Amino acid sequence: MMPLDMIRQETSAERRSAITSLFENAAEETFRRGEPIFSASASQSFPYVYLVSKGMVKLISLRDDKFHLEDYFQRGELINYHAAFNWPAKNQLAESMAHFTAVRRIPAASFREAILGDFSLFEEVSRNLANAQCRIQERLFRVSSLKTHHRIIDFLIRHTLSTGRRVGFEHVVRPSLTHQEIGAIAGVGRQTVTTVLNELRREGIIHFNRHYLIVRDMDKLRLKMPPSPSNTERPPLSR
DNA sequence: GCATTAACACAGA
DNA sequence: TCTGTGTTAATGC
Repeated sequence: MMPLDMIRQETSAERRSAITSLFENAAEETFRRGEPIFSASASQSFPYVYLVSKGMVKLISLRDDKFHLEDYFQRGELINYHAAFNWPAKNQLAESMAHFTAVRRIPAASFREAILGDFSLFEEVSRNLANAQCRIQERLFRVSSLKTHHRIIDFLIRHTLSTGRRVGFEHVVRPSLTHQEIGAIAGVGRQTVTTVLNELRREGIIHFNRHYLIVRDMDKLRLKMPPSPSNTERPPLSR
């Protein structure tokens, strides 16, 4: 799995470069948790491509009268890039997952024009998209191969390492996601998330409230995962 | 036995 | 009052 890690490193190193420059003239729009950012089908006539600059965005779809989390995005990631190539819009809704989420957007046609005229930008966008695809594949693999408790812990480790702030020996994730959202990402029920997090809290491995989550002992948290090369020995990707 | 879901209670903003 | 969390019981696989 080394190539994935290499992609990840290169992408994070390039976050300040071509893609960021492309969006820097667009105004930053901010959203609170739960606020809709765009609807892919509604904006089909004049679509935009979005770049997440702060917080988290989820892409959800309605199937069988239930909302499903299709994917979620963090700083430096592109959303709705399909629109630049006239792909038919799915019935998806993008919504802010964090207390303060910020995005910039540019018309899909301008995005297309820019990447077709700049090879280094094209290369960076391709890497960004390859990264998104790897992330979805890995999430799918985890849903099919890990038990529910392990999926929650696996997500917790990845999410903490990618968005947490290290304070001494601890990691602080702030603002914390709701149990509902962790469940949607890990593919488990809300109550199961509550149960697992409470177990970890009783063991002193984590601490949490509505506003933040602290991983007190990352090593102990890692030991909670089954001893498989696919999830513990490999350093996790950023999410 | 494991996991999900509904239902209800409670706390805090 | 609303949202998020804690808990239990019922249900399905």
